[in-house]
Amino acid sequence: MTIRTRFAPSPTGYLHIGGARTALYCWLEARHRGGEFILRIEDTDRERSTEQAVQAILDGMQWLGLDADEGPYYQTLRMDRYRQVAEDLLRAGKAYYAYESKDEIETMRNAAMAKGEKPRYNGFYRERNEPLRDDPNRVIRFKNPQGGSVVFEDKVKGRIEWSNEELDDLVLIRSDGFPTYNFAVVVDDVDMKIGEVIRGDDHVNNTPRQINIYHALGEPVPEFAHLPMILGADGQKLSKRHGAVGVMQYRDDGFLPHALLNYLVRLGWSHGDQEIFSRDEMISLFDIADVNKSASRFDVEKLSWLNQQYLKSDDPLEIAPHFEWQLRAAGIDPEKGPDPADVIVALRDRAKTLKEMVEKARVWYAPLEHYDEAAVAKHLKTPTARPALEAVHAKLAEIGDWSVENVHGAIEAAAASIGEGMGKVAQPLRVALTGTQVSPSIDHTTFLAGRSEALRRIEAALARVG
RNA sequence: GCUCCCUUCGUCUAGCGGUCCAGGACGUCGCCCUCUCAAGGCGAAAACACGAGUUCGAUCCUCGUAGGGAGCGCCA
Repeated sequence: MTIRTRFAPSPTGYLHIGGARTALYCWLEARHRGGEFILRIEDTDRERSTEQAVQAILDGMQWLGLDADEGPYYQTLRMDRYRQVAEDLLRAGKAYYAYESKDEIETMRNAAMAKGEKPRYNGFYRERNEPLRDDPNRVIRFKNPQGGSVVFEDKVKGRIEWSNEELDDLVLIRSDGFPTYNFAVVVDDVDMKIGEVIRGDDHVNNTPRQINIYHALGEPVPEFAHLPMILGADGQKLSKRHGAVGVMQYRDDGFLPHALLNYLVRLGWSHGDQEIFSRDEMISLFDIADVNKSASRFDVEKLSWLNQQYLKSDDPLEIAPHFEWQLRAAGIDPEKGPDPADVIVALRDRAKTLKEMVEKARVWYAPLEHYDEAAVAKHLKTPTARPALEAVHAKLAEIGDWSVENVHGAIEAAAASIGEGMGKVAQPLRVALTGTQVSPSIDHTTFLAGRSEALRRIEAALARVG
């Protein structure tokens, strides 16, 4: 039987970093083992679930390329099924109706707490066999085993043992007829034949009670793998205050989806000393059993480094669409300047994100209006500036085929013609073309400006030469 | 309060009893390269939370302590 994993987010917000990694691991595990990956939306909380959040999650998954083989399934569409299973349990004597109000439960808990005990439901209606009655407080509770313990072998945490003494009779169906989370997951995972449950480790505590439900249902218990948390750079729980937490925010900030994936896969998992993983390598090398047990912090610096690695190694033609998208987002028309692929080649050693790249690319997409004073003073108000610029102007004008190589040759020739080194020509030229002292190599900088614009800017600079 | 989980350089991690006076990567610092800035190359500083055991020998096994986290809902 092929293994089936699932990612089951509740649509109460966008797909955040932690969720994205969980989804990635579920997806990788399925792909690695030749199984299936299922997407399920856990939307039983009608208060907090929204349509937009569902869409945000779907968008995030798509951007990351985590394609599901089935789904999305929606829990709200399966209400009848949950009720049916709960009734089966009732008939089998494995569940019962209880009628306490929320207030009563609350006082029960507080009382236990006061005695230094764990706050739990006392099982008042468990063995009463009272005739069924209508009551707004009526819920269905699970008859949790009273002795012994639940033991399971977590694929990342190892063996975990839980005494049934710690567990109370949890609510299966709420008074409003909706299933509770712990019940719905089990029913879903059983129905969807999930063989391996991979989720955040905030769920370890729920696992023993879920296992008891599997037993009551007479269904095989799946394997479990609980992933450690991802914390913010400050070691605190990830929150909105940490800035970009929605996965799509990383796209907006100029990261490549594959860079994020690569960063995420290494956060809590590793394969020797390897840092860079292609999609296929991830799939073939990933093993859920190699996942770490402890929480890790999210480090944008390393993400940025990885992003640049991909910016440098990917085919510029593949990056181009992402870059153009970013240009437009910044209000720049890609048509009004050099070929994006050429710009990428010139800038990828100098930018960690596409967003940075766009900022640095601005000079070639808009007329040059501003000159940096210090740059002008240092490189234009010099005795060699005029001869240097005049020489370059002449050589550039003579070029037949406007290419980076020919531009490079022209600049070298210009330097030679006035008996100076590259520096004496490159810097004034750089200021003339960009208004600043910093830009990519001078041949690329010139090439990207285009011949007519380059000549025009040199002429403008000549007017400022001291 | 109770239960469960976690603990190697600042960060991500390798390590599965001797190969470790602990390896790699990001970041930091220095040098080289150089038309600027980068990128790249080379190098440096930087960690086994603490305390008991077990063992001929512990980063690795056991138990405590400390610190951190999660859960204890008719939320997921």
